[in-house]
Amino acid sequence: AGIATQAVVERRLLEEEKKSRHDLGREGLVKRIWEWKEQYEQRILGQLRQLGCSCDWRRLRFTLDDQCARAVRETFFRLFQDGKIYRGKRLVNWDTFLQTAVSDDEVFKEPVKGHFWHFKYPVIDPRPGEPTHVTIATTRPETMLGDTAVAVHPDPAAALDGAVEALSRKRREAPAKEHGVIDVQIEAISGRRQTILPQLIQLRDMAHRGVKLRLPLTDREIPLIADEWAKPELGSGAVKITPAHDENDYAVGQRHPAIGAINIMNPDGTLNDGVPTKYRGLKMHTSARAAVIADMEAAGLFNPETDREDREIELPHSDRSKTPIEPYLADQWFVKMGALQHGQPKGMAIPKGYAKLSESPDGNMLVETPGLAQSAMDAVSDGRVRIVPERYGKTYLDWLGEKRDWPVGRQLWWGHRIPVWTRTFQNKTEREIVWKDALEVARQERNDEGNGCELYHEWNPDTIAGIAFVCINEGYPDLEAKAESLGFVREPEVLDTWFSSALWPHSTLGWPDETPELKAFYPTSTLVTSRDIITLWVARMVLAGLYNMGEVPFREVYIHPKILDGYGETMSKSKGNGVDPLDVIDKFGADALRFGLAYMATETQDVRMPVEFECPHCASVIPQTKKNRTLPQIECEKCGKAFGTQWAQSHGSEDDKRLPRGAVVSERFELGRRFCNKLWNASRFSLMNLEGHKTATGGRGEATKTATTGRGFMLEDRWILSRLATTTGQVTEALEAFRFADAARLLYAFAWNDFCDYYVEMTKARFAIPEQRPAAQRVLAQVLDALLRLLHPIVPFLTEEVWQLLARVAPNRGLAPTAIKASESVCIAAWPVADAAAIDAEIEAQFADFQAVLGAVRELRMGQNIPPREAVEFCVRCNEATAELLRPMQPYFLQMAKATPTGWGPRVTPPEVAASSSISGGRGGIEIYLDVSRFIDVGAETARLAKVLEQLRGFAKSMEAKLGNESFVSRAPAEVVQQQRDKLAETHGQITSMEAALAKLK
RNA sequence: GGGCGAUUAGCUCAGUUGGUUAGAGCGCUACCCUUACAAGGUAGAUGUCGCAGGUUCGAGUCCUGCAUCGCCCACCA
Repeated sequence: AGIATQAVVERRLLEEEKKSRHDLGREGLVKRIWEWKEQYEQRILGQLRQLGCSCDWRRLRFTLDDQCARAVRETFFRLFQDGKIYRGKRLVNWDTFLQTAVSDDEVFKEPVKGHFWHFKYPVIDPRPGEPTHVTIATTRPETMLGDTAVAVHPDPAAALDGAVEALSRKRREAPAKEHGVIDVQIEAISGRRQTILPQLIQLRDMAHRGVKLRLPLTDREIPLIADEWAKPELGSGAVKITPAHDENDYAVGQRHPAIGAINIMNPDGTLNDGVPTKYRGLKMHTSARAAVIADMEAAGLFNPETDREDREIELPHSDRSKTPIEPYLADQWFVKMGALQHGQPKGMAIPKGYAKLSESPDGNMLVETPGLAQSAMDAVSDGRVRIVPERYGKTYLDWLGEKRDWPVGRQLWWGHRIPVWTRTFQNKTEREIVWKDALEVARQERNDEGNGCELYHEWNPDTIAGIAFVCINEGYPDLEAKAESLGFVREPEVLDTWFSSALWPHSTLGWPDETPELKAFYPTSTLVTSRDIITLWVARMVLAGLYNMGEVPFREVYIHPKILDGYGETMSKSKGNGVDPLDVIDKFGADALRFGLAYMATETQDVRMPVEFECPHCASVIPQTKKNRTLPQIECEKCGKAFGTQWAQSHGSEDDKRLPRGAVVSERFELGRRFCNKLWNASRFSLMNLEGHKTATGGRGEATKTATTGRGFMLEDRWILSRLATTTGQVTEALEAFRFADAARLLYAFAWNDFCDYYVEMTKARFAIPEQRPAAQRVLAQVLDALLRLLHPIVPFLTEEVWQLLARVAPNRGLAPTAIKASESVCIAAWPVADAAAIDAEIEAQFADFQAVLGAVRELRMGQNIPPREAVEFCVRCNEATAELLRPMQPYFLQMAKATPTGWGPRVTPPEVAASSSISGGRGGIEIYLDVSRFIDVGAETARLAKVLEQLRGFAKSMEAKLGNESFVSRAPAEVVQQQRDKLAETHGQITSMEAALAKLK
């Protein structure tokens, strides 16, 4: 509902119907915007649904619907009553053609040929030896009529030195060919120490003395002031200050409030009553400029021969009307962010949160209300609202700490119209009439609660000209009618979008009514948002929530990373580098998109995502570059046909828009797609093999005792259950801490590397053995069940589908002794709880030994180039305990490495012709000997062993060096030293056996 | 101008309180269509952890400076 919305609709209106908003009128335009909004709302909601966002769609709200509008008006009214809303002045970008303020976003700068004009301003009563004139330079001569000061630098010598230093620095970094140009600049500035510095120092001293100048063409005297904005290295070193018509001058005015500001422009760009009569009505940069120049020349203060330079000027233009922008001091509504002081009558209780500042002898008090900004700062400082990652708390606090008042009015038609009616008066008599009428409006209020109407007026103490305000709350149409009948006019402006957005957490729940929803859901738990609106939205929600509800709107704020394009730049429509999620969903699926995003959502970093265009004709992909992303059409390198781009949809011609559009895709989502595919296949396998699944009858001990009979739980069962329990705990922890990437990575590793690569693989052998089948089925169903639940928040569609299928073959889940009927849908299934009893470090270590032996066998096979289909034999030398554990794993070696173990234990005899490997683990090392008598490639094995030995020796050497270092041994913690010693001993053992194997080969 | 972040394999990124010779995915190489999955499996190659100092027995990790890139803010939504 922002400024962009109106701008888009206006642009389309102009393009398609050649109409401006004035042709339609306020109501007509707002109606059009509503239509546009309905259309895009459907599109956005469609995107959310396709993404699988699990929202309570019955509670859909829009910040401009009636319920939110009521909350907005109530809030504005309360703030107005509290004196927290006031009218002030603010410098805006004024479009004199459209007669509206435009945002900075809608301003573009264009170089225009212009001039630098040097004017002389006479000094009033200079002392002997002091200059009689000050020369100023300007590109906008007509603004001199609004000058309120002339500034010189407070320390011109230092400023000159600084400028020289900055240039020297630039010279050092610049390529040699630019040195000449920079040298000239340095020389020019250095030269100024002799030429104008003495005079600048003189002027500075005059400024400190309070010397005034006569502003030519007017009867005004303006002060000479010292301010750092005046750059001694530029122009004459003195600069005219026009606070009402220049941004930088406005800032100077803020630093020197005494100089004031004079607005010399009417909204249509003509000069107003603030200038001498003869200039009134002239156009700022045309007729007024010519008149000022002519008169300055006539006054002898400007010589067109010598005082005019040609110069290229970066002139700001309005993006909408393409006419030059005038900085303009406009009336503006503000919300007070700082503390406010009130008088408080004697005897009245001081409201909570107010501070008593003083008390007069008669007992009346001066109290201070806490400022809105401070209240929101406190909520974060004391932890009522926690921002994650923590560092963003600084952004929030720094911004609020400035306590800058919030300008809430916008020169738009689309939004919540400010509920204030005004009427101006010119003198004391009129003021009395107007105020009497205002009171008349207030009297219309039928109840006495005073929550329907609030009055206020302000005037210039000299002229008694001013304005009266009547603020009317929602639900008092009779007051509105009365106000209008008495000549009060409603403010045309609407409120800043963020004003209504700030109320979101409570306005959507029915506030100001005390609805059951409000009671149930406020404060909410977590806000998830982007860091660029921490100040604009998050801070405002907190302060609005505290103000209206007396309670923070949410407990936690999670700031997510941003997806950037391949160049690390923010995506935007104008850059043409955006990605439509629907493109990604089409090609990769919503689950892959979600998993990919979760996987990328790390805490510290934004995500760089290079994208490609997919040719709609031949499906070949073309990398997106800065060049081709803003072309109206792209020619496919492969098939030669042209296709359209997303950018062309808003910037291209009608022909361009009709071209088939190339989808924007990114291989970053391949990971998610592969993962989902893997999961789907693993699920299919499980479902195929769960026929006859029964929940356990084996009793409580089953899960914690390893069976040797083959009927109960085997090592791998206990291992996968242990891994599942560990993973469940870690994933839960990661999600609770908003570490989504960790959660995704943990689940990826568990599902792929543990579940698919090992557990599922091992069940194949067991399903072939009838007595082993039930236990394997139980564990398989159990692990799949838990995995689906763990993955569901990230991969909702696939998990739900599998869940439904799983319910058919295994309606009841769980291990002994309790089996539970599965929930109807995985999205309402309970979150898995990590079964602490299942976590078994011993089992995991033993299983790691199995994996290491299996890996060694596979590696030896590869080293000898043994064809995968060939069966081989091997034996393992290890201690008896390890042998005991590994022996039952025999079938898996056959299945997973096509290798049959022939012996286990400390006394095995290696085969005559062997390829061997020594691995750590199994408490004392494990040696694997692969019988390669039929395949022996002595050269390959020798080379492999030599390489392994080289690595081991290098490793041993570095450890020996470390242990030989006296200070390491004496200063490092004992366990670290011991760890090194143990490792070294083990490495020496490995070296010995590898050396023996190598010797045997020769 | 102010604030924040990043810099690790060809690419995109992990790397928890400092402690074995730094990891993943993609890409690359070799072999394999093994009955869930070739969108797969097994094995392999690939790094002056941006640069320069410092603290420490020990630094990708902590400190300082520099460089490069990016984001936010600068009375804009």
